[in-house]
Amino acid sequence: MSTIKDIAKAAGVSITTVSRALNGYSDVSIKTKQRIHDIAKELEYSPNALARSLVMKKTKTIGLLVSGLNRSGSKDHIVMDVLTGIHEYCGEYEYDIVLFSTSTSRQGEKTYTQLCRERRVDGVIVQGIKKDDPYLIEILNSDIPCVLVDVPAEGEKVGFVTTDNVEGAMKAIDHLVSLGHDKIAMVNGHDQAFVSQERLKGFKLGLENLEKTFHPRLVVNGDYDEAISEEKAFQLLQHHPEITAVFCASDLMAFGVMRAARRHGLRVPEDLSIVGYDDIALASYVSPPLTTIAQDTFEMGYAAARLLVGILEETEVERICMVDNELKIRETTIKQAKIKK
Amino acid sequence: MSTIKDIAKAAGVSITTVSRALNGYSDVSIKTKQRIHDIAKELEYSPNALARSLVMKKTKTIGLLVSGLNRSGSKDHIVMDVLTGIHEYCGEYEYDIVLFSTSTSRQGEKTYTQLCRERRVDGVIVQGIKKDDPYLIEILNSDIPCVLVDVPAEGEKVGFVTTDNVEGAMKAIDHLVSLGHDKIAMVNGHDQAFVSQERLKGFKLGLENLEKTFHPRLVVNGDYDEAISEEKAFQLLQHHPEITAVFCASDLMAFGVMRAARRHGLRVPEDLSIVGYDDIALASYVSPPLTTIAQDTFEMGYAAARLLVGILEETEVERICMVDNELKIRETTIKQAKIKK
DNA sequence: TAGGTTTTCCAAAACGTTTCGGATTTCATT
DNA sequence: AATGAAATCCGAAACGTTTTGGAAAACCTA
Repeated sequence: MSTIKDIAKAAGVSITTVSRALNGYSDVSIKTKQRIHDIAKELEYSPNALARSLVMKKTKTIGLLVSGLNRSGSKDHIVMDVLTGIHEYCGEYEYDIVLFSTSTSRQGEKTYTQLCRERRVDGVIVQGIKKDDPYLIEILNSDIPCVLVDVPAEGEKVGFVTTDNVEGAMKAIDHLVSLGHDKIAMVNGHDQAFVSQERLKGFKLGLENLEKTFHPRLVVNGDYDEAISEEKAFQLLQHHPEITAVFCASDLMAFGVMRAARRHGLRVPEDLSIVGYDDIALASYVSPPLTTIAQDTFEMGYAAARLLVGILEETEVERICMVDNELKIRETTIKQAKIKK
Repeated sequence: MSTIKDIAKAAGVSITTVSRALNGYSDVSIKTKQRIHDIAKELEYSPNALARSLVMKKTKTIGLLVSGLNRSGSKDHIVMDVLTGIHEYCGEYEYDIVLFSTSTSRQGEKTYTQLCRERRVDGVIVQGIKKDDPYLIEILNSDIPCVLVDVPAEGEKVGFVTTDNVEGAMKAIDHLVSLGHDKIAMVNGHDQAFVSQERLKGFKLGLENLEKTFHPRLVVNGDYDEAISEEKAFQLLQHHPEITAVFCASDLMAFGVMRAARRHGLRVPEDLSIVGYDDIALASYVSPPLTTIAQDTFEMGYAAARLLVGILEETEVERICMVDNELKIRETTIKQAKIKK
């Protein structure tokens, strides 16, 4: 593999000149610049990013830390979409992405900070981490610039991107109430997720705004798991037959609720309206297709990358980025006609 | 950020000794080795992978080149699963992954080889590339070790991992024929995919083995697209009402066929049996749940990484890796009872 | 032509490691 | 006490860049 030195020798100039020529500095004559470029092409030269990074103390690399990447895999493609968004931005701005994960069984048991520092990533994007993950503290304590997705944290060099989950939940509640629903339950995720809290807040606020009363009894946690949600919803429906609609903090959990309803002999949406959250691909394929709050996950990734690069290059002062969400009305919600029970 | 030099100074030894102590060489006494380790911890030292790679001429990094990562996104999670598998293996063997893509709109218009050479990745895993992609030639011509998924190519430093698509297709046909189906159509992908050819081969072979005749007329290409498949299948069913079953080269296309059947007023599976390929998450959620050939995509990724690392470290001589597939019988296939038409 | 500017170039240091070849010390053996 | 072997250490070069601070050459201007 040819180096800058080879070019220098071939062109009969110094290493410095080659470097400056290749990097487009103005203090080298057009003639030699051209000659150097020609020779570089001839020699199939590609610059060694390692050497460059070593002296520049910048790698043009960002780390992507996604929590819990493992075989069991997710039925949703949220992680993938966010990644795609990040990748898109990075492609445009010449950053590279290196993948980390908290779940790897590295024998070395390296900490997150070590991982990042060894590879000398310029910054990190963190996705899918829970509020109580020990890594999170480490991340925030380290001086590595970072942006979190869906975890609120601000600082000199840290920001986050999220959607307005309060508003999202309120959109769902507005929709249900406008259809005449009154006894609305909620299947939330778990307390370790920021978005859960926000969605619950929106649920509460939405009810209160419309002068409905909020019943804590009608809220259960499904842990973002389909099976658990099914069970929890099954019990909930058993104890509270007055429920006519349920708002779920994720689509997957909504599927669980649909199953539970079916076990109770309830038809969706005639007997029970359901709205999910996320709008994963599955949502529009199941039957009936799921009404849900759609998040632009690609955009979230794109925005996260933009924010991080902004922090790195000190062109951005804002530390929070909100991306839109949208209510997608499909077929699991319908006008509440007859009074139940 | 502290360096090996700082440690040397603090410990009163040479740089060499620190390096060798930290790397566990035997020519440094236990006592100083211990002291050096203590100081390293104290100083929160992390080795600079850039510097190390520069001198060692190895980065312990593999590039992941996935074709067509973009917003439109895939409804399947195959890419993600493969990535997860790769990531799992790399986590175990201390390799890092850097993400490339052929679809990025880099203004620099760097070629694939340049990308890899600049970052000095040790090898590359390529996924989702079509047979006629210009990148493919470049990849194979370059001297960068690489393993392809689902594209056959062998060489000194190149291998591939795939499933037995001929066998997979045959399993599908066996299943359909054993249910009494006779007039079986196929919706294939496109000619630029290796797997399409193989699945077609299996389709043909499966029929011939069971002494059924193969009708080229009953094969159409759906381009791995749901809408296109729907259209093609619609026409096919129109011209050939004798068809009682269709084998699809992907689940997504199978969904298209299901839609087409519905438009013709055909019930699935009573009037038309359908089998897909891939077993994406959607497959078990649609109704009726799709019978399909399942591929262990996680394992494919894992195997790809293992193969590549094997090539890199010269511990592996095999250049092909086959992973299993499996027929998942669900509810879109049923015994062919009455004679149609 | 003398002085000053501008253009074009370069030597050397720096980035943080690994490794080669040898030097020094310690220890056991006779 | 002398010898040889083993254990422990180190200096310096190398990896391929960027950058600093000038030097040399070319060009103007009066």
